[in-house]
Amino acid sequence: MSKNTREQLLESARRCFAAKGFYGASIADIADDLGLTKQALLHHFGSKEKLYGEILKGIAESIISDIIRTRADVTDPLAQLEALMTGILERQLAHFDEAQILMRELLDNRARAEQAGNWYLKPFLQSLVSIVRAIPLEEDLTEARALALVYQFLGSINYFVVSEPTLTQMFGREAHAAMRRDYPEQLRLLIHSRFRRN
Amino acid sequence: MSKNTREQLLESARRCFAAKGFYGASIADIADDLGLTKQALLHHFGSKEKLYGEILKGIAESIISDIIRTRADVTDPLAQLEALMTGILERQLAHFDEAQILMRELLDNRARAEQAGNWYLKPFLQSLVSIVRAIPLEEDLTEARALALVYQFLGSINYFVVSEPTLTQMFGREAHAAMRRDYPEQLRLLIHSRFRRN
DNA sequence: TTGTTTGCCTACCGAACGGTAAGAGAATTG
DNA sequence: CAATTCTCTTACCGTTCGGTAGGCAAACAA
Repeated sequence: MSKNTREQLLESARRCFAAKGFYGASIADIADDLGLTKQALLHHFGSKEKLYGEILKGIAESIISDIIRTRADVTDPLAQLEALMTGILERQLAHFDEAQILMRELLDNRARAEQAGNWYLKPFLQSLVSIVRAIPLEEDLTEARALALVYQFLGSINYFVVSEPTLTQMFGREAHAAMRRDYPEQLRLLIHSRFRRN
Repeated sequence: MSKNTREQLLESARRCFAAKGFYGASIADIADDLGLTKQALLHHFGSKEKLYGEILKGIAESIISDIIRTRADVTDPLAQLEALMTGILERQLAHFDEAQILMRELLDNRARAEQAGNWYLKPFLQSLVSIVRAIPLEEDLTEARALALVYQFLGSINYFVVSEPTLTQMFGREAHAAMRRDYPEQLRLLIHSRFRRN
């Protein structure tokens, strides 16, 4: 069953979806990237939606397993949040294609994904929300306010990541390095400034 | 020359581009929103790209005039940055369609825009970068690091804004209210935690 | 009144999209 | 060796896209 071709197709797909988004990348583009025809791709995955779903599912499951591991290792919710966010940052820098796919999904594709039964990111968001809400404060955060904060943290990381091609082109690899150098501390400050116990 | 129809078309276009993005919204969608045919739209604007460019140009110019005004009113660079960022936040909440268009543009469409001669957002980003670099620090920030910070601030605001339909659907208008209530203070903390004089 | 411009229409075009049908060729299996 | 399965092909389909051509009615100008 040529596991190899399938895996290579997934890799090409990740690259194309990351660069051009779900609508911008055609299945012909993706197959072409491997020197195949789009029909070969459809033979392996059935449809564009299923191919994309498989990629997204892989990303989501991998992140969620990170979350589960962190929640087992660290008990304090504030420390959990900090560990998860810096972990996500590192992950985004290490797997750039996946990072772009993930962020586009959060921003753009939710409607499409949901109607196709592909909204794999919901558990991921909900985990983060429940961690935020577990942080002891004078007043309990509503779910909406907690999710707003989660989006702020994610945005603080990911807006740069998704836009990084812009920055890389403007200033070369220095921009990437700057992020790696400056962001962990920034992120820590952002989280703690919100949740500092009074 | 029916200035009215043109303006109404621009409004429909803003709504559609905001909801579905440049590629997702067809000119037929937009014209349909006003009960016209796509040929009527093309008669007024020549091409989809020109229509989109006109919208984007309007947004960019409006923001840049905000920046110029703020730089004239406020002298301290740190105060300028804070004023601009909270101003952008208010603006994004007040003009939701424009907010989504702006953010998609920063994230997604730069390649297309640049090749079409439509990269209207560059002056906007460069203004913010120069303000950040004007803030006195022990070590001068490189342009790349300054831009990374600008993206972080924008991301912190806008990631939520663009995702707000998701949140609104999940929790109703409370999510929007939460942002208006929590974010200005958050943003101030984020900026000052980075630039606090030692 | 007559000629021109404006605003919008119907009809159409070529290209690209996701997806289907049917079969060739190689590998696998009895 | 014969039968089957797997992988990938060429050929095609219906739809939708942005854009063009040409015309028609109303408003305006002389």
